[in-house]
Amino acid sequence: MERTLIKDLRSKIDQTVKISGWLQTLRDQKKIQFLILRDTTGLVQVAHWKPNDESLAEKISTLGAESAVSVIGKVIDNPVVKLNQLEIQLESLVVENAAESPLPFDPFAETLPTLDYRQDWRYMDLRRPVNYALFQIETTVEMAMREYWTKNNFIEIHSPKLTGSPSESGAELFSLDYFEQKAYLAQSPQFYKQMAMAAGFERIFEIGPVFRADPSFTSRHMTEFTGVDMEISWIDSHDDVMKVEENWLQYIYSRVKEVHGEQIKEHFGFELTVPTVPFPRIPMREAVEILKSRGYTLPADKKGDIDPGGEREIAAYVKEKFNHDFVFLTDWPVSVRPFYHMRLENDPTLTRSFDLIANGLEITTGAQREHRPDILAKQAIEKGLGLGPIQYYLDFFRYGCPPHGGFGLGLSRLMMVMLNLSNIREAVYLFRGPTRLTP
RNA sequence: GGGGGCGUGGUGUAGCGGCUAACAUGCGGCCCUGUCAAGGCCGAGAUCGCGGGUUCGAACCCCGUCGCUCCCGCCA
Repeated sequence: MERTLIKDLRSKIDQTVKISGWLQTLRDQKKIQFLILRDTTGLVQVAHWKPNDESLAEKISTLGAESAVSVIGKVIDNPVVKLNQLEIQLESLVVENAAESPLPFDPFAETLPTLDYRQDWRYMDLRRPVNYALFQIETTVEMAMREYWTKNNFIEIHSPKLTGSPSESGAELFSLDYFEQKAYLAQSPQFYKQMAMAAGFERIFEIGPVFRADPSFTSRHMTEFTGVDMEISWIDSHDDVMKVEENWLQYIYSRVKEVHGEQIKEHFGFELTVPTVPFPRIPMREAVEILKSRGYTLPADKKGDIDPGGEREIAAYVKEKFNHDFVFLTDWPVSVRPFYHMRLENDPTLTRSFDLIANGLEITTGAQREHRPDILAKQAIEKGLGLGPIQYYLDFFRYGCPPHGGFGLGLSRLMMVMLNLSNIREAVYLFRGPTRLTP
């Protein structure tokens, strides 16, 4: 018999159906058993009058919570039942996979175990409907990203994650044995997406894994995460990149609200706001002044940079002044940006760069890139880099590379911000950190 | 790498110098013709992360250690 989803039962009153799912609760009384079954679409009560089939009743009595079962029975409209006034009268039951008892933890208990323990048993944790909803939403987010890009003539690339030389600083790279030599896991597709500009692809994106060997112990860092990268050609400044990003994000938010607005209210408890464009833009110099005027003291060694507390303070300012959740911080000092960021013409101490802060969290870094090879090489040397290992990269700009720029965004950080989660471990399928390699 | 916090039955917590360690939930058993966050009764389950010290006495105070967590640094 074909399986019926629980959400579709209302249309099958008085018919015999098969449903498959997990036994969420068993209320075993003297004469009657009530089984609450869950599939990804909802919950339903199954009733079994024990004298009808004593051996079946016995089998059900031994079932542990969260067992995977299939049930055949008649759908009854029953106003007495609180759960959707619907009930299935049990005819037969197949135990597809019995759950051992006790469970490592009950995903439906009022209080949940600590995040670390839930990660040990992540597949149980993921059975919580809020998590199913989260990954449905993430699927829509990625679909909306691609919809926007393909409508706007972007090409999708997949750059290698095994690389032969450190691309930027080198300190944050994982290294591994690669036959007779050393290889590294890519810490960003930066150079390869710029190569696509030299290849004449004009507009590209990539969604793929990124590795960072930073021993970071925070609620927003991972050693492996999904990077969302984009790069476009023939731009005049970093403002062109910001324009694309804000329109793209607005599109993503509006699609998510369209498809999941109700779900977000139900599971996350708030109404999703689609951001207006343009997003506020604040040059870093001005941002530092704003912080000063609000009495926020930056650490002394910051020289034009802003610490996470400062970013949250700026976000609060933007929320008050513009009622906006997003803000571009622009024109960062050369000292805190990589060598390939293009500098401002009228002030060579600043770069054509930006960060996007969303609800106080940094989710993006972007810039116009320096595409003139002589200046690029000079800037690399200034930053203390040896030209040897990056010669292949410098070569990209020798034979007609258009002016270009782009940004990188952390997918899980976006999910964190969008769904108001306090820890990135809640926003990712499986977390990888300095002390977490399993499951 | 630096700093703060926490570590008590399976899970979540209370206890913070005199405990035979409490509560909730879960688990096992019995009872209950219809429950629905089911209910009632009974029961099992913790040498209070580990090591050392102070004390007549330590889950509780001190030191060390390990683990987790958050913040800073770094970033997405």
